[in-house]
Amino acid sequence: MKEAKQRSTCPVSTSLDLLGDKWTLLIIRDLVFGGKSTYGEFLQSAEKIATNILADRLTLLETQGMLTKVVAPDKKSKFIYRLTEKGIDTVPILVTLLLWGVKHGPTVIDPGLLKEIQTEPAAAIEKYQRLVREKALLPLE
Amino acid sequence: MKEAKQRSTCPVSTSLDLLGDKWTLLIIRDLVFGGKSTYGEFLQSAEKIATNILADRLTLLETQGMLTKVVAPDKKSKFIYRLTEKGIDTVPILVTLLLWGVKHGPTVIDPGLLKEIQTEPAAAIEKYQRLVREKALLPLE
DNA sequence: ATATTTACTTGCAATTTGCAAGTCAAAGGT
DNA sequence: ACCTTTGACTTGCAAATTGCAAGTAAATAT
Repeated sequence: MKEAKQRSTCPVSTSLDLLGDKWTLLIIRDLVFGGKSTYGEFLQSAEKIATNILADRLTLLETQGMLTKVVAPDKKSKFIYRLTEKGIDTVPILVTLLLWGVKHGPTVIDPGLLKEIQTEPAAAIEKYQRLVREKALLPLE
Repeated sequence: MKEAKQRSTCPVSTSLDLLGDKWTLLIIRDLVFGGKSTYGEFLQSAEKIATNILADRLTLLETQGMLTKVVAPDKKSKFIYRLTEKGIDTVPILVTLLLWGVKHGPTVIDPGLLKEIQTEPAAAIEKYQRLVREKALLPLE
């Protein structure tokens, strides 16, 4: 599993030490914008993450305090993953990546969401952070 | 070299297709905040990128239109790398990564720069984008 | 002429990724 | 009770990527 070493004291570098790969931020995207919260749901995303990579990243994110794992109230064999405040703090990163992707790549995105994020990025960030925070407090799905 | 495929049409995903690794954004950081612009200067950064990885990422960034390569006016054996507008558009990503790193990791950063970025992120982003843009128009160093 | 600088390449070993298949406990169906 | 399905992982291995260390080659410098 690994992935612990800090390459330097630069804050950009330390962020990339944890978030700088092709999958980690996609899992967080699914949690924030995809309404997903279980292993099986993450597997279904369009990018088709491999099962071993997903398991690796989930335990990594958990050990790094980005998310918590809890058994589903309706099913003891199911787990629900929720972002911690540390994880919720990555929403601005997701949003800036989204805006750059929209501008420079061939992408498809819900027009309503795009307009919301483009016109008032700061407000949109706060809104989705609030939504995911509230969801974490619900009586569990 | 590789690195071309688009995994999905999600803008977050397409951004990560190009920027989602441990080194690419560090090179851009050096260009924006480090005042660096040559192969040798990138090699000197604290994270100690390997020479083959650096060469790979530079050609990748060049083919993707993120930066341009031009011979130095004073030395024909030296090249100067400059960000394109597409590359300059990644500054908001760098800044959000920086702010997350400052908040959640043990990092060291110039207090003046930090205060500037923390109090008025949008203004700071515009300022550094302008600075790197102006530098690209200078009579070359 | 010789040495040094600058920008890479090349040759592996080690690590990481990506499939495909297998395991295992808990639910659900009959 | 027994069999099937669901959900969450593990395991085995080939392929791709990364990380050293060393080597190449064209310009400059001495």
